[in-house]
Amino acid sequence: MLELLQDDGGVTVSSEQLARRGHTTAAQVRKDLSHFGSFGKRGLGYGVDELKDRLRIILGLDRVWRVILIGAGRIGSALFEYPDFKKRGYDCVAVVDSDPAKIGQKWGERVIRPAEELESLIKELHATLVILAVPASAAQLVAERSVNAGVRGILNFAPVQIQVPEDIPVENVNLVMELEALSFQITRALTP
Amino acid sequence: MLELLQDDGGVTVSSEQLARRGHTTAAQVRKDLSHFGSFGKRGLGYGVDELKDRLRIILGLDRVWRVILIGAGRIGSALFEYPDFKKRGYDCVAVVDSDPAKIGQKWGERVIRPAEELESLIKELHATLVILAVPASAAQLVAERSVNAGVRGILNFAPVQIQVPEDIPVENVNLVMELEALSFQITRALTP
DNA sequence: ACTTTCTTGTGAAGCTTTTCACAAGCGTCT
DNA sequence: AGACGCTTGTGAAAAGCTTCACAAGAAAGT
Repeated sequence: MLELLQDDGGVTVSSEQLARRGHTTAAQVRKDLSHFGSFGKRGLGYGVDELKDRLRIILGLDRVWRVILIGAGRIGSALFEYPDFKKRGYDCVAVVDSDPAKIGQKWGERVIRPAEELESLIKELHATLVILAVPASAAQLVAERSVNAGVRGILNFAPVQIQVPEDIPVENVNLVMELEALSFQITRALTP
Repeated sequence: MLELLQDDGGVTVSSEQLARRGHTTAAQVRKDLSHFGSFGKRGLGYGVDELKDRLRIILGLDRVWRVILIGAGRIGSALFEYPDFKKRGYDCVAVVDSDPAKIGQKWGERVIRPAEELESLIKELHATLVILAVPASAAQLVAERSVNAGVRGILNFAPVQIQVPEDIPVENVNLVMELEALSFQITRALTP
């Protein structure tokens, strides 16, 4: 949002404006930001540039995060080509897959590596994050191997809850479940 | 989870078991289910088959939902090929795109239709949901057109908050934001 | 038939999040 | 310099969510 405001030449923005764009309330915006400090100017609002820079630091986006993509299927390919990815400071340093037909293929500058090399790649390339784009049946094992090799966070596209030590954050993206959430809300509105 | 339990031959399951698999607590599972009724048997747990069927009805999954995919890019393609999709009762009845080079291409049994036909396709095919897999700049307009043509829910992959009437549910999937959530949690753990 | 062992469903307590409401601060205009 | 219009930051109140803890019910063994 702040980047869009920058492009539009906005210099300051109020909590009210941010709330309207973000589907929330002004008080919520102010309270949330206040947890991390005091970024605004009374009577004026927040400086767009300043707020963006400060949030980047809070979110840990002031460095490049090295990511390994596990699974070179459809979802993996969509992610790999996603342009915002690199732009936002995520560098996909390797792609691995277990399918011999895929190993050795070139994706941009990267060559798909065999799944056995996962641990050594994580260590050698100092990868901090992995993206799990593998079938549900393989997810738990691959997650464990990644954590044991030193990965610090997991973005999981497999439709299972993976079990890892609790100091390793996991974010889940489950496409079918998102659709089911819509189905539920529509159904509920029809039968109150 | 219940389907996995079925495959493993499980007949009943306790709130405690569900909680462990789902990263939550037994009390939470029971309280959540109790909002919709009383499905379990004291001393025994929940019948796997029965609970699954009841949840399917609550979630509105006891019918086929007709979906139109808007945007035939990488993400659209990954979604279209996603096998669980149809299996879970979501039928992709049309694919549209605005790129003349893509229009007319065949994806499985579907032919990519021009974006101008969006409204007529929604009406003729009685689509209830749309999946928005278009660039951020196009998302708002396409969302409005879809809602005006009668769509009841939106799954939005564009990295913007779209504004639609509040009785139309929107679920957002933002891949970069998921990675940023991981970055934040890792950063926060390092600097307490 | 009675006891034991489980596990649900649920008020009540405890905790967290959101909203309210307003003093304090900043810039502008007269 | 003083009054005015805005908007932040924040205690306090309200609302919402999670956990606790236990009565009540169901099966299995004695």
